[in-house]
Amino acid sequence: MRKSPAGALSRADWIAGARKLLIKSGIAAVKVEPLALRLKVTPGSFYWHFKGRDDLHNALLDDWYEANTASLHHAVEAAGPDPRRQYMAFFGVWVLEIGFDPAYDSAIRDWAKTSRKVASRVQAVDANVIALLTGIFERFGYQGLEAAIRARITYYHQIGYYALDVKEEQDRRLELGPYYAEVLTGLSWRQDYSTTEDVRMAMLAGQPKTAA
Amino acid sequence: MRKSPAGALSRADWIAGARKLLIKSGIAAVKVEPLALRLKVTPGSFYWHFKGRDDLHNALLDDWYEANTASLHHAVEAAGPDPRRQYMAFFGVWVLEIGFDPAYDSAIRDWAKTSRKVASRVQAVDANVIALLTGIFERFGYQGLEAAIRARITYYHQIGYYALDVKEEQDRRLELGPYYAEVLTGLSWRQDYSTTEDVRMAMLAGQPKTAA
DNA sequence: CGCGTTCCATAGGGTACCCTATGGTGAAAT
DNA sequence: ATTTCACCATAGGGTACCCTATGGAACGCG
Repeated sequence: MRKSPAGALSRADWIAGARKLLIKSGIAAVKVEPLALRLKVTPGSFYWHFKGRDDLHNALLDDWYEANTASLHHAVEAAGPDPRRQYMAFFGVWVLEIGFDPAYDSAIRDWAKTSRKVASRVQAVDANVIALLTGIFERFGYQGLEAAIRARITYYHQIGYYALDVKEEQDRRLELGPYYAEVLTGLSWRQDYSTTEDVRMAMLAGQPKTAA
Repeated sequence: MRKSPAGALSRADWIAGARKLLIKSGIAAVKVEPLALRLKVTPGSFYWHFKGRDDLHNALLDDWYEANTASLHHAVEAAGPDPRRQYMAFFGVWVLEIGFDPAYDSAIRDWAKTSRKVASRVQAVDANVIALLTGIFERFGYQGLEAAIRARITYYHQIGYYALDVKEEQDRRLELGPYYAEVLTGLSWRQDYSTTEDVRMAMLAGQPKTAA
């Protein structure tokens, strides 16, 4: 295992460049010649790191899976058994964007529309997250279908929010947080979380230590 | 104004073909040579109907705007002043897919991610529909921010539902309708709409006459 | 130093696509 | 019947991209 030459590109560098291209212009724009141009090397170099375009696409999908799916599970685990803390930790990942890139997520979902393989991969992740949410609502006291419905509204709502590419300040989202929470959980939140700082602290409290 | 030769393609035929391609494979796949191949003519023909690829893309956007945005407004208007009827009419368009194609809508939104022009067009439509929903929730008795929040959850949730490309039978959606309605409106629905047929009738009741 | 490994450059064949130019065909108008 | 118009075919130049083949520079190792 020799060391790489200084200033040399790694496979990860190519994937990072591909991710930027994917987010900005969609999977169809993730092409090797434009990508090589961005990285200031020639296309010939690409084929040392990857077998071909498909190989890069697969690597991208793995990268997304690692980067964007673990955050939600970790946050909920770190929040302890209280569903209020779990709920806040969950939304903290989305709102504070800790280890989670909405644009990346959204771009992958667009890609899934034109690729069976990507679609099944994404659907598995979705089912997983909805199950996680359903558990939280069950701990709030909702049973069976009602917990599932609330989980789905919560999840679909957030995916739609990203799909519409809503531009909102983080403070505004923190401010609206308790309003959303009251509708989604059917419980009272606005008294306990009356300032944006209350909300932010509650979201951060549920995050794993690394984010502190 | 001479008549077209029999069996000849019109501009609308090209747009219809482009729509199918867009839905199936995204805007990047709406190319003139593959499209001509599908329509069993040569690319030369395309350039009689359109100035170029951009011209076709603009025509596509206009087509979506006409086809997919009017339905919601019409349904609510036809439902009369009762917010319950309005709500049901609104969901009727989405669930029964009357004059509304979710896949088309979703594909346009994907396109909006890579095009400023399309994005601003879509955002205007979204703001419009959210305003329509906010009015319904205000007539339910919610005021100011709370009506707006409920409208947004309702709308984002549905967009997310389409973005995730959830596969569900229409009967299942009708069955779940009252459950969603209770969370979204904070009111009781399940007693009045206990069967899928109750829901379907309520949704159809709000549709303009042409759908009956 | 000489050698192998790693990464990149150069060169080029093949394909897909955009668009133009020009000519052809059938139906409608005169 | 001839002309005119609407629509399409043919041919081809130009560009972007995919991928292969091969050589070369930098670096670590014996």
